[in-house]
Amino acid sequence: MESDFFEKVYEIVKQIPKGRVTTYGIIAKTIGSPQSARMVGWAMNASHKKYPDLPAHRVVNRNGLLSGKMHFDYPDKMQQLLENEGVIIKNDKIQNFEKIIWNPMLEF
DNA sequence: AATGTGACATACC
DNA sequence: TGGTATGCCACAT
Repeated sequence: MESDFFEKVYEIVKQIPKGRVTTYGIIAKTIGSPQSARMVGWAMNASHKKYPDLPAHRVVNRNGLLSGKMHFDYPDKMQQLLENEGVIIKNDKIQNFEKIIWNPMLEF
């Protein structure tokens, strides 16, 4: 068990439904530290090593922008994965973002 | 041990 | 209306 923080982040990210997305801020908030959105991003950075299957592509910044796409195998990987799930993306930004955004607290 | 960094967010100028 | 500054906390060096 690494830091509980990471564990929680991963747990939430893993449960993001297909075709849905969420934000770093929401995850941070769900964990209990609304101001720690950066930690979520940090967890993502480490995730691709420890949890390759983690759908990090479903996590975007508050603007619905694919801020972390450059951290994938190749920049367009993130967008392709999302589009493959039915998410519309234009200019690296998620369309209908507010409609497909997934709030973990709604499920719990 | 201390300092720096980061796939963010919010507030302020 | 947009850039700058600061907070946040774990991890890397």
